[in-house]
Amino acid sequence: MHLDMDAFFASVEQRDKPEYLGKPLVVGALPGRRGVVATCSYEARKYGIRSAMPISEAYRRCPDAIYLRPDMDRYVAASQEVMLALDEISPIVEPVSIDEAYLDISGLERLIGGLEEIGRLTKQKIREKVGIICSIGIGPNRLIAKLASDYQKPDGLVVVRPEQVPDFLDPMSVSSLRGVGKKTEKHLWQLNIKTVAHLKQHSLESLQGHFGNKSGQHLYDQAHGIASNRVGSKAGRQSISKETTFNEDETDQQRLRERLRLQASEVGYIARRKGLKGRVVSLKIRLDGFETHTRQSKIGVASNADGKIFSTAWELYQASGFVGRPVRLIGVGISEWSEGEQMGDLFDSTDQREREDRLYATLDEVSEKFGEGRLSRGLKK
DNA sequence: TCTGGGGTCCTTAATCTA
DNA sequence: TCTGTAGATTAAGGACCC
Repeated sequence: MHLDMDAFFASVEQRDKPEYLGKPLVVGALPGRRGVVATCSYEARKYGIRSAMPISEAYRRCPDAIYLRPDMDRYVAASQEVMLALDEISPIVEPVSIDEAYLDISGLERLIGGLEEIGRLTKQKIREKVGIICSIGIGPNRLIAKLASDYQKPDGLVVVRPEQVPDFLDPMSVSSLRGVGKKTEKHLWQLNIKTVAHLKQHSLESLQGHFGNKSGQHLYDQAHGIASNRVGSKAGRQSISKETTFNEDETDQQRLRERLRLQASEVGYIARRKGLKGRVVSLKIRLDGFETHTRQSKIGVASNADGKIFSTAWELYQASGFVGRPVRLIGVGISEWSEGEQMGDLFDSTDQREREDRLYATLDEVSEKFGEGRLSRGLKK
């Protein structure tokens, strides 16, 4: 079973502020600044507003909508409530993102009833315990369940039995498949492949020739309804990063340096809290015209120290060949954990981390009151 | 016309190494 | 010692997802 919350961030906002109910609501950047729509209520979708749309265009389409910045703390709390409710349905729950999860419900039919009944019960539980609606898909594997949950949104419940898979899949547009975005869709259309039925007519070798070994195999498998049916916990995260888009392109070296230093300390802080040390530091830079580059460097000893992350990132920038050009976005990340650190999430706060948490809470307050510039000056002292 | 932030995974090319 | 090559590692970019 795949479960997907409908317009999740917007639903949480509408649940918590009943005056927002029934109104177009957009969560994301605020109009007048650079940014995009994270998600929006179904009322806002009537105006053609969609996720990932520039906020300027959303505003043009509906200036009267309610525009809100995301409040991730509240969404994370709601997400945890959802996952707890799911634990009562099946012992095997795999959260895949803040608003999505897979459940292994094999064998539950005898306990609860038919597949539709399991779906109905799950939706009811989430509506009662969390107060928001979701869409559910049930199928013989992850691919079919995921496509089924998407099939009838919002508040949908779609069950696809094994013998129904070809009829369900064949008429679907290729763009509904996993891993098919704008570029791949265009490439497929040029080959006259618009639906899964078309895709099925092509051999594995031909698809691999056009799209590479992995993607070709993936396309071929999906066209034939082949996918994993395993539900379980996923590997931990592979990288930690922070990036910022400036509201106006930045040319001041001092301000770039300060921003990078702040980001490095945020990355370092998260890494220390998770008990992770990375061997690779990456710099991301986006220049005027949306020209994006990355630079990375392997450091001698794995680290999560703010200073090491910052100095490596700054060296990468200095050596990048982009110094002097206006910067739209800058960011820094670490990856490639040192051996035995992947399980870092298991360690909880030691005394030292608690002290760091309190220190950071204080620093957050200071920066809230006095602004980041004065915070960085204070840190230097 | 305008394009956030946080991620994952794949491909390709250059370089190193056995 | 020289040469060619296969395979591993590193770096950069790109497509995609939520």
